[in-house]
Amino acid sequence: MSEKRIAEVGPSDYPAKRARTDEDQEDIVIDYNEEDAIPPSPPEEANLVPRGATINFSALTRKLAEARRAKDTEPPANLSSLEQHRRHQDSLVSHIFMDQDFSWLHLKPDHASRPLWISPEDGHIILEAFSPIAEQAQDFLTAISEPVSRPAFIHEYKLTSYSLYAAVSVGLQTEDIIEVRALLRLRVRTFSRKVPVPDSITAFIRERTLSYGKVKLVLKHNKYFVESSHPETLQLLLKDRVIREARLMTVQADNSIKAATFTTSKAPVKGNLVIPGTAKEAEKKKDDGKPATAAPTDADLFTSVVGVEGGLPTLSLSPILMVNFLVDEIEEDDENVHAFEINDAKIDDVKKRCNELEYPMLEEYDFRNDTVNANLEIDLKPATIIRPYQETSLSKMFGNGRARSGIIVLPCGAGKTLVGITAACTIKKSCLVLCTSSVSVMQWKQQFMQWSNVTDKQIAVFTADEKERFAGPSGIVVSTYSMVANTHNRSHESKKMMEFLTSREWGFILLDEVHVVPAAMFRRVVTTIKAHSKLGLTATLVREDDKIADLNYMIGPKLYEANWMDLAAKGHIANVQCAEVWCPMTPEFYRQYLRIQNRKRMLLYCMNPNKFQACQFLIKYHEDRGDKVIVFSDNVYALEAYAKRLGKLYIHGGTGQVERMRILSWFQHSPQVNTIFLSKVGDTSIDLPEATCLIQISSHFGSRRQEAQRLGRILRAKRRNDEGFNAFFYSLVSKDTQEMFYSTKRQQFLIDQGYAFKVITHLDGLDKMEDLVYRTRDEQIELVQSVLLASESEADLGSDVRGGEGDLAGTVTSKDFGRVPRMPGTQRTTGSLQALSGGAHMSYVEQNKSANKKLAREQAPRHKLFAKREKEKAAARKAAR
DNA sequence: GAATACGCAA
DNA sequence: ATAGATGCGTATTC
Repeated sequence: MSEKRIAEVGPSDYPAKRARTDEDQEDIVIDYNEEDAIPPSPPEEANLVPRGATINFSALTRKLAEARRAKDTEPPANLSSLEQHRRHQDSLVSHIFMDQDFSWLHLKPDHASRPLWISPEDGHIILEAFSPIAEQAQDFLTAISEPVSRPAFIHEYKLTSYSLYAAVSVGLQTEDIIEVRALLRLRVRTFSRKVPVPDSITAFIRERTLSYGKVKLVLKHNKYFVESSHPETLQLLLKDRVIREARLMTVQADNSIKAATFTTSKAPVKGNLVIPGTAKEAEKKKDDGKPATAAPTDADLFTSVVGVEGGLPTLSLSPILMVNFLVDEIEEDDENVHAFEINDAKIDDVKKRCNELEYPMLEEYDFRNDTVNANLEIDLKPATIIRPYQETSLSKMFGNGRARSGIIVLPCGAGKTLVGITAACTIKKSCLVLCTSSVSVMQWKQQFMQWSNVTDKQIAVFTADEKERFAGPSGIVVSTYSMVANTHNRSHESKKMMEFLTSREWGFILLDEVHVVPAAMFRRVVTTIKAHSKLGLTATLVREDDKIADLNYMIGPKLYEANWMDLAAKGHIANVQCAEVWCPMTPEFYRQYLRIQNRKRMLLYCMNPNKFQACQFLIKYHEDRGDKVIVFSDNVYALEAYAKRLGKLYIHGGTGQVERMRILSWFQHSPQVNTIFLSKVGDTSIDLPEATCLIQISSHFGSRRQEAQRLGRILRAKRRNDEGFNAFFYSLVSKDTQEMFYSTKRQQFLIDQGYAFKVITHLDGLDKMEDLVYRTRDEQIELVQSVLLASESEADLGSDVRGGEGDLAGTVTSKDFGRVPRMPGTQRTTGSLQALSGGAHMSYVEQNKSANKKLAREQAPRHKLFAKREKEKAAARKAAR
């Protein structure tokens, strides 16, 4: 249909690129099989065939921008808003392909076994997840690239500097990555043999990995060394001022020539390492029946290219791990390492600087050859068997027989704790565990006792009210971040404990919930505690600020990230149905919403009677099904109001520890208590395996992490393995308010993980429900009054410094008008695959702007009390000035 | 000495 | 930029 279009776009765009890629065509052979059926396309057109077949993301963004510009001229159609945004979405989607419509080209005959599409321009890789070999491909892709979005059928990955850094630190070498990529490329769909698959990607990998993995940071005898097997690299680093100044010149007893420059020693030799908890017998069996002689299947192809047939160590884990072993053996055969010492106070700066110089330091701990630090007698209990993905993540960490520092990302409920414990049992040295709350401190200790054979004496707790110390030369300490990071306000006991912690050398430091801790706090922890290896654990490696990149150099690269959908499919976590329920605002509430100031609006859309009813209906519905329901509300006022009105128990920050426990145990054991309301307290570390349904009535702006964390509350549902079991996750959203915007933003993480949100605009049977709350208009008006009153006094309580404008009470100023269309103008669309799959039905465009204005113009009668308040406030402000 | 309340930090 | 929650330490109460 758009041949003409291609003819327009093609010539200006393509020839230059093509010339380049033809030249660059070098060592890697591609199977442009002669027998491939060549599409009988017109010759001129054939020259114009652009690049590989990829979705043009820049085209999408451009179209989005255009659509945004055009939106003002769009006539406010009188379709339902759902129908409208669907149409809008459709028009966007079809535009993506406008520039590059390859539908007239023929696919290769074997295209079904070629599940990958690679964009040569920006390093995006698209994987067809329904392909039979997708799982193998995924292993490689997650190792070398960053998963961007993994909805049901199509996955999107991206090659980035960081992902390559991670790949290198997991033991892959430049050539391996390129080779693997070459293999992948064999499977890339190409449309004609004339299409050159460009090598920009290869060049990118070369360039980026050249320097990666060459420098290591090691701790020896309580001193930090920058180590490398390439002395010239160290020389290069020392040219940098920051690094030079951090260097410590040590007086060498040995006055050989080498000692005058760098310390040199023999690189350690790798032996056999077996991670505890893995099914060893099964592995051996697997080794006997090597697949080498079998007919090459698709899966074998992946392993064969990296040469698995050479006799490998006893571990047979994922193909990636085998690569690691092989690579390390070749690499380390005959090399010496060189090192210089650096000031331990400056390691953070040095690390950062190295990162900037594109020489990121790897941190590895050769714990089996560490004779200085005492061993810790710890092992997993014999009955403990770890799950395959836990094994995989650990194999990334211990792939070369040493402990690499880095981050492991597993969804909540997938057994992060066990991964941490197994790691500790592998290293068998003194270990420090840091968590965010004192509750999880206790949980960690309890889990250690449950899964491993540590004794109570070996594991110590260090919090505000318990300051234990382990007996003997080695042990485990569990503490909180604030306990370790706080510098001032220390009690005597804490000071002594801190001395104990800082004076010794730790083999292993475990950082729980690594994403929530502020960067500054980490810095302090990392610099005050001397640890050989660090492992960060998290479920959601996203933050709304830009601090996530800092973790990369402070802890290490991301070693492994699980795919939530995979785990759900295999029954490790529950299947979840996600839905967003659109609740229209009642006229009274909407009028107030438009009138009132920005920050007080929240209460109005939380307390929307329609939402109230939806909530009541859903609770009833799920209780009748036998579900246990958790309702989340960030807003404590709304939480209380809902819970009281619906006659349910609730917990918030102010709820005492004792009462909390009582409510939670009721919820778990009593058939009378099937619903509880939780505030932010429930976001983390409250563990309720009974819960199977989750309703969200108000939430924190656009926090993707919170959304994911909340979903995590129901992922460990006990009943998850029942046939056809589903957990439910509802987000109640007041229509045509800011909430719509935030809600989409929040869902992004889950959508990227492959969850599809359904939009529910009508709850069937709600009207017929008995004793429905706030059914009459009078009740609703009463509610709106009390909400307004509450929002006033609430705002009064907090430090309201938003003053400055001396508006008269009851007037609606132009400023207020200006605010109204701003938020609704937002469009819920993203410039990526997410828009095409998971989030396709999520786009939201507010259409009734003129209606908004009209409503806002109407002055609502103000309560006398408010007028008085306002006057008082104005007076107070004047006085302050 | 345990439970509780308050201030402060990040 | 916002609100809510947490943790630590100290002071107070029974």
